[in-house]
Amino acid sequence: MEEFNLLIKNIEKHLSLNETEKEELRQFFTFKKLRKRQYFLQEGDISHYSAFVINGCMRSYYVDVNGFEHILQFAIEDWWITDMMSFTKKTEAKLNIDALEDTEMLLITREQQLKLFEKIPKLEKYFRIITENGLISYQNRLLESMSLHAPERYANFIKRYPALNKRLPQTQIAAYLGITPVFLSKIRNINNQ
Amino acid sequence: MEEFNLLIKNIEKHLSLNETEKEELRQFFTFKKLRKRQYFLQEGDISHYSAFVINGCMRSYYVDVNGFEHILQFAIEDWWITDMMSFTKKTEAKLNIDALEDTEMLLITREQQLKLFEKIPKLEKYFRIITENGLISYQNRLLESMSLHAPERYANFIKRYPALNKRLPQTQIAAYLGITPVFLSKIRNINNQ
DNA sequence: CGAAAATTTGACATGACTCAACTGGAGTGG
DNA sequence: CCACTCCAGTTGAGTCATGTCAAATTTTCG
Repeated sequence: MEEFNLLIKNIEKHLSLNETEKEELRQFFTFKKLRKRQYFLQEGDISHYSAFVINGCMRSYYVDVNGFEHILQFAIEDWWITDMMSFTKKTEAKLNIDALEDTEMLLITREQQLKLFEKIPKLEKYFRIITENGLISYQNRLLESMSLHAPERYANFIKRYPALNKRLPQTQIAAYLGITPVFLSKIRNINNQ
Repeated sequence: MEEFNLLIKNIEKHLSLNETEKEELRQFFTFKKLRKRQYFLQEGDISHYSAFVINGCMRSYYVDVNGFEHILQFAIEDWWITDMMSFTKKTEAKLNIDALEDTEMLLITREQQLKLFEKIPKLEKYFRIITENGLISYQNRLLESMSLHAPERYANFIKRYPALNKRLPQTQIAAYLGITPVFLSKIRNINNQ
């Protein structure tokens, strides 16, 4: 399975696995495809799965009382995505997750994940590390949202994720940056003059 | 040691420890006191320690190019605090951490933490869980900062942390909410009419 | 008690939003 | 292949949330 190798490579950025472990690991995951626009998780449901994206693009977002969408995360190939709150605590999700492109991914349930930690303890390390990294990146975003104006946040976004910038419609980028699409359009045009 | 019991109790919210493990655990920590206003970490240094607060109050914050402080976290008794980025990756800290009150805490270095995970593997679970919870709370703050106006964010803060609201000067709360102290003062006075 | 810091208050400035009209592709059906 | 619709993006005018600055007042603390 090609798909599976991407996950292995991702794990091996942080620790090494022998062939037996790789084989065991595989049993814990299932494969799934989503069409563009298809939901992976809807607000109010329980997020049973955490997803590792093989190709395509997903997003997690919150819909506020006025119906506006605020994007927490994009996930392209080689990224994890879930509603962490709902996944770890089995509470009703406040987030929606859907596909912005046709997407293939590997899924694991929380129960399987916890079993996996018992069977191959070093994978607890792997998930601890990616959780640490996730925490760090939310900290950075929070700091940026407090200390920078929208044009600077947009500039940082382009620099940090040039691929996403080309791949995503502006509306989605605006919802990630915490501004309106109209305002993002103005920022871009001022930049171009 | 009284101090140590608070940490044990915190850990036992998530898993159970036998007496031997408690005794071993103790060896990994050191005790430290800070006076009010004293730095625990300064921007540019490496955050060698993660701190568990026994009593008192600390804050981690970023100073932007214009010299304004933006608070990422308060930590009162029973909370952990560090610059996660610097602590895990040994990079120069972008954050400052200091004491808002006289504070007592237990410290652990990253090296000791990793050794601890090997010696008592279930503590890796403990730190994974508190990291998961930290990630969730930063996600929530980011969403609130994108979807709510300052008066609503302040109302949520009071509801969520009534103790902090009484204990902290307004300037600090403003720097946490991402607004100016002047504007927070106006919010409070409109609320009181 | 006195100096320094925190908070309040008001006038004004500005970054970002709203709304509405317009433009220009990207599907879709005939 | 054209006509039509439908989004995404653009542009401009007006508005609103929050910031800036400065002066007055209160609180803190040596």
